[in-house]
Amino acid sequence: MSKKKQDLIEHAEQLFYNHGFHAVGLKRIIKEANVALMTLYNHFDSKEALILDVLKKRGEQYFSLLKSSVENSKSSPILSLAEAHIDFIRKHNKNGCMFLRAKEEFSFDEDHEIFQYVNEHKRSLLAFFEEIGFNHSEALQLVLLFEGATALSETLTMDEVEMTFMHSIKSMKLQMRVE
Amino acid sequence: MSKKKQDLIEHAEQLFYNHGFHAVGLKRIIKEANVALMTLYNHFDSKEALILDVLKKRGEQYFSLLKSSVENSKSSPILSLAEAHIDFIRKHNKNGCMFLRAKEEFSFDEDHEIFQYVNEHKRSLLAFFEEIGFNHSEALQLVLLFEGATALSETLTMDEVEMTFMHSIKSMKLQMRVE
DNA sequence: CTAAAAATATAATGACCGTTCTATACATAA
DNA sequence: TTATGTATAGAACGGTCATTATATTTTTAG
Repeated sequence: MSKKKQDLIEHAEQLFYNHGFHAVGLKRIIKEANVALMTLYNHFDSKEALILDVLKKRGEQYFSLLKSSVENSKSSPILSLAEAHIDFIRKHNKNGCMFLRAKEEFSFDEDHEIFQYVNEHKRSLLAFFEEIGFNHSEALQLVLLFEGATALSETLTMDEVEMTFMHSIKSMKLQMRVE
Repeated sequence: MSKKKQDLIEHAEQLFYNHGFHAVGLKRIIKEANVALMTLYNHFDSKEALILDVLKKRGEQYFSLLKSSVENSKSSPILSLAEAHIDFIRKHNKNGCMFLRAKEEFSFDEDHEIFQYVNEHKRSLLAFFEEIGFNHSEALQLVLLFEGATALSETLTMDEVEMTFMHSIKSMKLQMRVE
């Protein structure tokens, strides 16, 4: 991937996440990324295509974080997953779930690529929890706690979030053991 | 309150919630509310003042729903609260927490009235749980579950959300009994 | 060195944005 | 009826938006 293209995606991700998709103009993105406008249009068909690429890159990063955390897990996988999720929130500054926010801002059209990608991303998270051994009910509970922690981080300190999240995770009654 | 003003607030609430604050223009709001543009500016100083009034009205409705649910509670207050929250989500179409969304779209300025109101609203929810008898840790857990349910409703069916949410609520170990 | 590819700056396009101005119509109450 | 406040339509304002066009420069590869 071109360095310019990567710069665009990374700066766009920060701007979109911090201010919203409709609120950030292309001019601001190319300015912060030090790239000409025509270079952006050379790499992306449209603003929405850029948004989609930003989300896909972020989605891949999130899942690779979860996967590596469970692979390198020394103690229980569920605690490693929870810590990985908290780490992800800590790294990105308390502005909620970017995927849900994208879905919300583009919910006028349910056939929209962005709308569909977010649904797919969320379905993948649920499926991932089931793949590594949790039953359906447990996976749903986990997703609820993960989403809750992300939302909570928008109004509370990360220490409060981590404490509450971990406490909730530990108090889950798990029917099956992983591995 | 003037009927026109009320129409504006109600239609603005729906449009903002369904499409986002930056995505919805004043023209669209006055069209759906059947109101002239100058009438809007007669009742609200600016678009952001309208947004603030929309949030305040919604916030009051939410809290009055929670309060009446716990007052008229026949069984346990926590289950009544949970059901009231689910009812609120059901009534508003699966687009997440409007307060968090407002904070996200106006997070460029932490001194912004909208930003501050949302913080206040969320602090009030936590305080409310403590006022009716839950300790701090329990109140935090409740908020996490409430936020989780709201977020979950954006990608799952309400039946799945209700089942998972209620299951999580019931499995909470409560240190103290209310009343 | 040269040819192809990528990135640049600038400007035009047409549409929409929030806000303000002007001037007219309608309502209610004294 | 007259006066006052409210609602109306329509246009203008300056600005930003995403996108496209044109033309020039820089970088890369053979």
